[in-house]
Amino acid sequence: MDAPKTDATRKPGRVTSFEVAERAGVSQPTVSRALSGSDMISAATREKVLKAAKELGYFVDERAARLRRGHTGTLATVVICKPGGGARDVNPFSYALLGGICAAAAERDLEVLVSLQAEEDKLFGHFVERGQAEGLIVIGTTANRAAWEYFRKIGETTQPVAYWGSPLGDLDWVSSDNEAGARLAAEHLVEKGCNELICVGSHTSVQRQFSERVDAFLARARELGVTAHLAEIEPGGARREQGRLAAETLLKEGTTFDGIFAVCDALAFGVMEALQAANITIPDDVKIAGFDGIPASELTTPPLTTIEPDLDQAGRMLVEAVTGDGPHPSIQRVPVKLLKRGSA
Amino acid sequence: MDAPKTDATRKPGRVTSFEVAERAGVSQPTVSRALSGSDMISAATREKVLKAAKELGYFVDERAARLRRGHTGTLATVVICKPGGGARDVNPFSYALLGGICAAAAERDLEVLVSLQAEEDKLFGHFVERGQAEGLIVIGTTANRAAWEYFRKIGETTQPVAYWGSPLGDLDWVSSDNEAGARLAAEHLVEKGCNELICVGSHTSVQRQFSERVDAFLARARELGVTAHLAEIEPGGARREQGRLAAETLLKEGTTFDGIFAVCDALAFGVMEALQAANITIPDDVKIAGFDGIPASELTTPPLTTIEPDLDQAGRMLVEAVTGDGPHPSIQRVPVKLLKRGSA
DNA sequence: CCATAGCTCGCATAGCTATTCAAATGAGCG
DNA sequence: CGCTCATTTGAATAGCTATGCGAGCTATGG
Repeated sequence: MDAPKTDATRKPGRVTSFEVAERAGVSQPTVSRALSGSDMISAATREKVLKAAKELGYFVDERAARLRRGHTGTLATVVICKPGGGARDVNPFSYALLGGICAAAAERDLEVLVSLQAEEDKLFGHFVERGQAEGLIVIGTTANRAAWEYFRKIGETTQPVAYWGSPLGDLDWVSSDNEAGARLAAEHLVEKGCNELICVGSHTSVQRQFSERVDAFLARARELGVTAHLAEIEPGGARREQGRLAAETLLKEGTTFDGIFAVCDALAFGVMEALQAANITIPDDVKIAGFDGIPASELTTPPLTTIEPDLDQAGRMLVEAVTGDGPHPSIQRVPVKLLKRGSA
Repeated sequence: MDAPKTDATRKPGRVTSFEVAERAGVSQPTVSRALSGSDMISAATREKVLKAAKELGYFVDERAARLRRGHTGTLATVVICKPGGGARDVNPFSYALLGGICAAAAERDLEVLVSLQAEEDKLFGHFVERGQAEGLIVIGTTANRAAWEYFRKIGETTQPVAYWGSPLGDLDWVSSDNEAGARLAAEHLVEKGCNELICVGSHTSVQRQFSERVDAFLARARELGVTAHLAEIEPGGARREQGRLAAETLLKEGTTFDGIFAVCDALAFGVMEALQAANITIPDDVKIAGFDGIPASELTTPPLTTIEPDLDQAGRMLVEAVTGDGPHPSIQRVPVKLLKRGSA
C-alpha cells in the first residue's frame, strides 16, 4: 500500500533550512528568523516560510541550533541505581521526585532528560559535560568514590550540579527537612502512647540524610522522656529486605519496644513484614512510622503512617539550584508533613 | 578558599579540540582521531593528545560531533503521564519496563534518554524529530487524538517509533503476551476452586492490551466450565480508585463471585481494598489475581498473585524494533509467567 | 521632490567536530 | 642506496543553524 512511502521518506538526508528557503523564495537566515519567533520579520514572509516548512516536513536540527546558540534549554537528571538493575532497582521515591522536577522545569520552559545509570556505566555526566544540558541533577546515593569525584569535577569546572538526598563534596544539596520530619515522627509516636522506641536506620556519612533522621528522632524521643535506640541495618542501600532483617534481629534479641520509626518507607515495609510474621499486631502492639510518603505506603495493611516532603517545592529548589544565580554550594530543606494513617 | 577557582573556570567558553591540538603540538583532526579510538594513529601521538586533553579539561562537544557524524547513539523514551502529574502519576509498571529498555540499550551501546510528558506538553517527539535521537519508544496510553497523529507522523517520516502496551496506528507494537497471561490467570483461579469469576477491566480500543486480556480471560474461564463476567471500570486510566469503585459496585449489586482477575495490578489493589473493607477474606472467600507483576504487588496483605512479563525481553524487543531492520509495522509478544502468591 | 529614518532581508561567518584526500614520513626490500 | 608500500599526519571541508552587519526598500517629514 503506502509501505514504499514510509520507507522512501525515512531519513533520506534531512530537509535543511536552505531547501525551505529556496521553496519559500527567501534566504536561509530568513527561515531561521521565521521559525525562531524573531520579530524582525514581516508577517507575510513568515507565513510563506511556515507554509514551505510544513510542506517539506522541515524541523530545526537541534544539534546545529544548539551548537550555534551555545545553550540547550535542557536539564539533565541522573537517577543512580544498582548495577544491572536499571529502573527496576530505583527507590520509588526517586520517581515521585522526578515529577516535582518536571513540573518545576516546565515552569521555566526547560526540557528534562533522565538517565537511569548504574554507577559503573558511562555516567550520564558525559552528556552534560559534552554540552548537551545546562546542568545536572543527581538523585540517589552512591558509595562509589569515583562517581563522587566525577560529579564533583563536573560541578566545579563544567556545569552546575545539584544533589538530592546526600551531598557529595561541596555541590548544591537539596534534601527533605530531615530534622523536622524525624521530630514529627517521634512526637506522633509518643503522643500515641509509645514508651520504648526503636529507630531503624543507619548512621553513615554516605547516607547523610539518614544520619540526620536518626539523630533528630532519637534526640526528640529522649527529650520527650521515652527510651529510644538505633537498630542498625545491614549496609548497602535501604531496601525492604534490610528492614525485615533489622526487625527480626530485634525480635531474636528479645528487645522490647512499642514503636518503630524507619528512616525510609521501604525499610518500614520490611519491618511490618517481620512483625506480622511474628504475630505482632500493628498498631495495637507496635506502632510504625516511615519516611518519604511513597505511593506504595498506602498499600500495606494497615496503611503506613509516614513523613511526606513537598515534592513540588523540592523540584523547584533543585531546578533553581542548577539554573539560578544563588550562592554555591548551598543547602536547602524541603518542608515535610506527617501523613497519619493506620500504622501509628 | 577556592571559590574563585570554581567560578572562574565555569563555562568561560568551552575548551575546543584546536586548543588541545595546539598544546599537544598536533593538528585538530589528530585530536579527533586520538579521542575517537581510531586506529589510524600512533600510540605515542595518542598519548600526547590524551595528556593535553586531560590537562585542559577538554571534552568532545557532543552537539558538534553529532552534527558532523549524522547520528547520535541515543534512544529516546517518552513515558506518557497525566497532565501536571509528572512522574507522580505514572504506572509503576512503566518504570520497571524502563529497566528492561536500559539493559537492552546498554547491550548495544546506546544511551537512553527519558522524558516524562503529559500529553499536552511539547511532546518529547520534538527531541527526536530534531535529530537528537535515533528513534523513539512510547510507553503509556493516550486517548489524545493529536498525540496519536503526531507520533504516527514521526514514525512515518522521521525516525522509527515503537509502542509499548497499546498500538497507535501502524507503528511497531510490543506488548505482554496478554492472551497467554489472561489464560494462565483463568486456569489458576479455576484450579484453586473458583466457580464464579469476575474480570475487572475495560474493553476499549484505546487500551487494546486490556481488551485482549479481558477477551482471553473470559473465553478461557468459560471454556473451563465456570461463569465469567466483565465488571467494567470507570473510563480514564487504570488506577486503584477505579478498581475499588468496580468492586464496590459489584458488592452493592449483590453479584456473587469467588474469584476476580484484574487486568492490571493497580486495579487489583483497589479491588482488595473494597473487599477487605466489606469484611471479605482474601483468599478464603474470594481469590484475586492481577497482571503486570509490579514491585508493590508484594506489599498487599495477602501478597498479590499476578502475571509477570519478562521485562528484559520486552526491553530487547522494543530496542530492536526501533534500531533493527525488521519489518514495519510489527507486533511482538513478551512471554509471561504466573507469580503464585497469597491472594489466589 | 529629496533626505532621513525605520523595517526587512540577504551576505558572510561562527560554532566545533569528523572525515576525505593528499602529503609526508618511515620502514622494508632488492 | 633507491624505490615501493604502509603508516601517520595535516589541510580543507561538510554538517546546519543563528546572528552581526550592511544594503535595499518604503514611509514620513520638510
